[in-house]
Amino acid sequence: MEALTIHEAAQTTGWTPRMLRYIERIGLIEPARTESGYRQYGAGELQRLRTLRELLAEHEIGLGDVAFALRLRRDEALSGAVDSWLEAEPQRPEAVSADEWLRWEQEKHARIIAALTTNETMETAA
Amino acid sequence: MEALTIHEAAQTTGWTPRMLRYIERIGLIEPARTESGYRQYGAGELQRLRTLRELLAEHEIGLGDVAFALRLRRDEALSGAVDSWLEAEPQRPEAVSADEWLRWEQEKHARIIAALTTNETMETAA
DNA sequence: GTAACCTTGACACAGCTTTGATAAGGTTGA
DNA sequence: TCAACCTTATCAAAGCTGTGTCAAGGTTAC
Repeated sequence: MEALTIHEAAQTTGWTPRMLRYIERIGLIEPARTESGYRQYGAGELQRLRTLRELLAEHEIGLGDVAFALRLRRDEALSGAVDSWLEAEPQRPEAVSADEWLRWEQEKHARIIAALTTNETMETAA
Repeated sequence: MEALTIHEAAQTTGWTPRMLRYIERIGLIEPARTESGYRQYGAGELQRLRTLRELLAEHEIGLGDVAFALRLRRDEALSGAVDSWLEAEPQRPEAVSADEWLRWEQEKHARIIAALTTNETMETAA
């Protein structure tokens, strides 16, 4: 059974061997090893390495972000805690109609503009 | 009215005014403003600032991580892309049937040559 | 009317992340 | 055997994060 070595995998995916080791270290792609410890990249891993590049480029995110998303997915307590913190967005009329949301956004903008253009335009906006 | 200024909010939550502005800048907590632009921290925001501290401490994550989780939650395309990347289990050589693997082996050399001579990414006939 | 706040913006700095380079040593295959 | 790989570990540099501090100017409250 053969697979690509780290150098070959790097060449076919556009990463460097250094980065392949880094990607493994942060838990994103962990190739199998030979008995003597050589990394073996199979077809699936090569595909994932390529799509990983696209993912980063298309959404302007970093490897660390993907690693955090992985951690979120694996650590149920963490994702629950983060989710419940994010859930509690204050002051915002959540779960309301779209036009109410829009009105809220407009008022927020008005507040900011009022702040920027030196007052007396709006009164409390409530 | 029971809205605190940034200094007061900092004191009751354990953050510094500087950090409150930073937390706002990365989109985590955006307090209302007075007409003249002063930040107003209400009871809900104070609570969120306190629980934010706990969240970071208990799970050893950073503000940037929470900001990314927020971005994931707001950007449906991003979270879909990240999720589907994470979803794809790496199909190792072991998981590929024998004749598929043989075909893979036969094409291996051509793949490497192609990757070296053109910068195009090859599509794998998955 | 002035002290004590607030605003944004900028400079700065430690520490972490990302990436490369290099070293010392093991494995492979012609 | 020997070239050309591979491994881990370490040093290094560029860039980003988190945080302090200060400046220039507007607002509030006594």
